[in-house]
Amino acid sequence: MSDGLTIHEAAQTTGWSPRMLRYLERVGLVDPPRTEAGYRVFGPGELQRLRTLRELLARFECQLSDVAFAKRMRDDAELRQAVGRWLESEPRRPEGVATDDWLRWEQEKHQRLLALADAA
Amino acid sequence: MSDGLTIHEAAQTTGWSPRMLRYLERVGLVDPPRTEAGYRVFGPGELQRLRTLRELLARFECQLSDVAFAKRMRDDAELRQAVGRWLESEPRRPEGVATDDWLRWEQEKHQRLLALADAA
DNA sequence: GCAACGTTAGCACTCCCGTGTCAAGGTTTT
DNA sequence: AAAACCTTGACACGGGAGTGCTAACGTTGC
Repeated sequence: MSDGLTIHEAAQTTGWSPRMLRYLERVGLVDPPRTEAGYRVFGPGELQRLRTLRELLARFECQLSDVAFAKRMRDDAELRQAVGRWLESEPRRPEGVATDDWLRWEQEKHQRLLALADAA
Repeated sequence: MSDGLTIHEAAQTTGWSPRMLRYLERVGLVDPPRTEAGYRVFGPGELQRLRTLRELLARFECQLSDVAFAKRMRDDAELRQAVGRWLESEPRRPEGVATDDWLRWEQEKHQRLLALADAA
């Protein structure tokens, strides 16, 4: 069947179940091409991506919905900006904070925002 | 009681229930200061923030956990980078894509990543 | 000092996510 | 043509998120 694994084979080598591979497609995290007959075909790239995703979730103890949301943010500028603005709207620092600490905080704001982009 | 609203008053003017205001604190999305006796005090900033949060969730149909995750990403560089790398690892473009389209895609990658930072 | 409000802790309910499994039907292989 | 795959769709279940309510106890205002 040309090159690329079938869903059970892909499940085998990635550690996901076939069921989950379909689910991951459903929530938009992967999108394997299909054969004429509609069979999913998992290429090497997709396989690597699937393994990496497992590591990601395990290492940072997060959910599929979290990664899906990160993707939404990457693709939707309006959403990204709205969330970013909200996160930066934290009100009055703790009482004990000295003014120059506050200034440093303000100065680092831009830095923190830029940091959102430092993915490879 | 100095300046700032009590939890029921805050609930009134923000549209959240008192229960949810406590819950929002629990998941780290707000952090109202306390009186000596331990009563939460909601200042104008916190109130605005709470209203904005409702709008955000409604407008983009997302969950508290999504916003919480965005915050985690903002604060944890390692997480942010790992997610970013994964999102950029999408394998083979659709078959029909011409080479110069692919090139444009690659060139826009940096742009897309930078875009993550354009919040206010 | 009592009424009205705050605190935390806990029970309980609904809804959705992640997951398995099975059914009915099409495809590929031998 | 039968065996061994694939597809979608549905029922089902455990666990966690989001939410209300009550209990037990401390604080504030009149």
